[in-house]
Amino acid sequence: MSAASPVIVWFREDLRISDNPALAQAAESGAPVLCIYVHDEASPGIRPLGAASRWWLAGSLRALDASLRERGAALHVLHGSARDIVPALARAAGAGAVVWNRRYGAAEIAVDTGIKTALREAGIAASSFNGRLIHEPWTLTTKAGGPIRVYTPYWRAMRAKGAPDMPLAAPAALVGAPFPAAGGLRAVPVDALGLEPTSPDWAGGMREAWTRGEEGAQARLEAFVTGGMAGYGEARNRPDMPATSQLSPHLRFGEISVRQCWHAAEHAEASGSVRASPGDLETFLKELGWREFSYYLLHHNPELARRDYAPRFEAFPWRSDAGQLDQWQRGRTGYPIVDAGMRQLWTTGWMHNRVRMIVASFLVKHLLIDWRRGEEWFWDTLVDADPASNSASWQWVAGTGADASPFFRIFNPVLQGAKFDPDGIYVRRWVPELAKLPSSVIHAPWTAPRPILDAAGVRLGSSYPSPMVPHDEARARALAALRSLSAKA
DNA sequence: TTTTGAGTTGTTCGA
DNA sequence: GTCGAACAACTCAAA
Repeated sequence: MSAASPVIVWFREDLRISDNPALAQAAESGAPVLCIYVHDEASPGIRPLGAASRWWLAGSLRALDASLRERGAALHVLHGSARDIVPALARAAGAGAVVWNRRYGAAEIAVDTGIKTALREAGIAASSFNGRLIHEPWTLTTKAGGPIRVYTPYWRAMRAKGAPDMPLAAPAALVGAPFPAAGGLRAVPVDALGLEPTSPDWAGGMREAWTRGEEGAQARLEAFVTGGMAGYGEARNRPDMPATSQLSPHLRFGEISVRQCWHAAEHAEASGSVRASPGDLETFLKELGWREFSYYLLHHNPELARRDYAPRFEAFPWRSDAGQLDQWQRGRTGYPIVDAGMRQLWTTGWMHNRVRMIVASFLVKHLLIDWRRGEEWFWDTLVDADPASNSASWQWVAGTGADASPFFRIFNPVLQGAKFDPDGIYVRRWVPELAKLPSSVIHAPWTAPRPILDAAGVRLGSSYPSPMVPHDEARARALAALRSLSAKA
């Protein structure tokens, strides 16, 4: 390519400038770069983003544009079908090449493959890179050559391949190519995409909780490896403590790479500058491993968000109950730890991992509502809603997934609350109508004597719901449903 | 091919 | 109050 012909860098789920292989390659070439993002709601099979994710995306795009501008380029945002836009833009700009980092869903791969073919037919180079994973799904198999279906062997295979590649530095300077006037294509301001809510503006709690963009992501990682990682192995289960990394939305939008997280954590532990133990480090790395495994499963099971990974569950007697689903979504189940989690989700776009398991188990096992309804709700409300992790984790809890939670693991919301939120701090924060209850009853208000409830201003059934289903009955019903499945099979 | 041990995250019951 | 076993049966990975 001549020095004058620009390289198009197509950003997708890699909204960062450091450790971005596609951007690094473009910058090294010395050519002017035309950085683009295509908000694609038109390509077949691409799942539309949920509302919370749309909110996050807006901030992430603005932040990326700002950091590209600091280096002499800019982010040009387009709206429409990527299949139409990317080749047309490449021609209009006289681009010598288009580069991007790979995606792993079947529909996304189909779009990218079609574009790659169209570009090459037009005589334009197209290259893709791994910017999202430590190991791409096709690089790990069992010894027999098939896909791995259990996490522990996956983790061992992953470790056996060695450490992830070292992260790439951000390009120090870029030469921005002008957006082509010809070709009839139009770049739009981020605001024009209508990604953020206006009336009503329900994003206040999310703005308070998060800093979108690469700088926010780096700050979060730094805070985690220098502080939060000490004790992570135990404390990560405590929703009443700020013990998790909270990197998930940053990872989801690629504001930070998994390689950066991995190496920063290893370096911090090895340097001895933080009190994290090798066990704390290993637990964190294994969480990154679960993310990798989810992408692996998605790649090998494109229908992961829709179909039971274990086909025998297709006969499962799910209940359809819009009213109960609504109670769960609104955090009105009558089980404080469940309601706290659902309200944290609604307000901040995020829920502590331990609590996600509890609320998911409740929906699927206590209410016998199809895990897909829960997956859809999380998809819409989580800022970290990830096409791989969300589906894989719901299936895991439901017992329909790979290496799944065993059928008899039915979380008791009272015991889980008492164990992981022993002082009721988490419940008090998110379910304020129970704030004055003593810790001894805060996870089971219906067991409190009347005077205690009165003193705390709690009236069950009006100020706070009674349990929508008794735990014992729900547990027995779920076990029976699961037994009916194995009897049929 | 067959066999064998293992499989993220729990709860309940009865001794 | 503590502790160990039962809770389905299955499927996977590897020998």
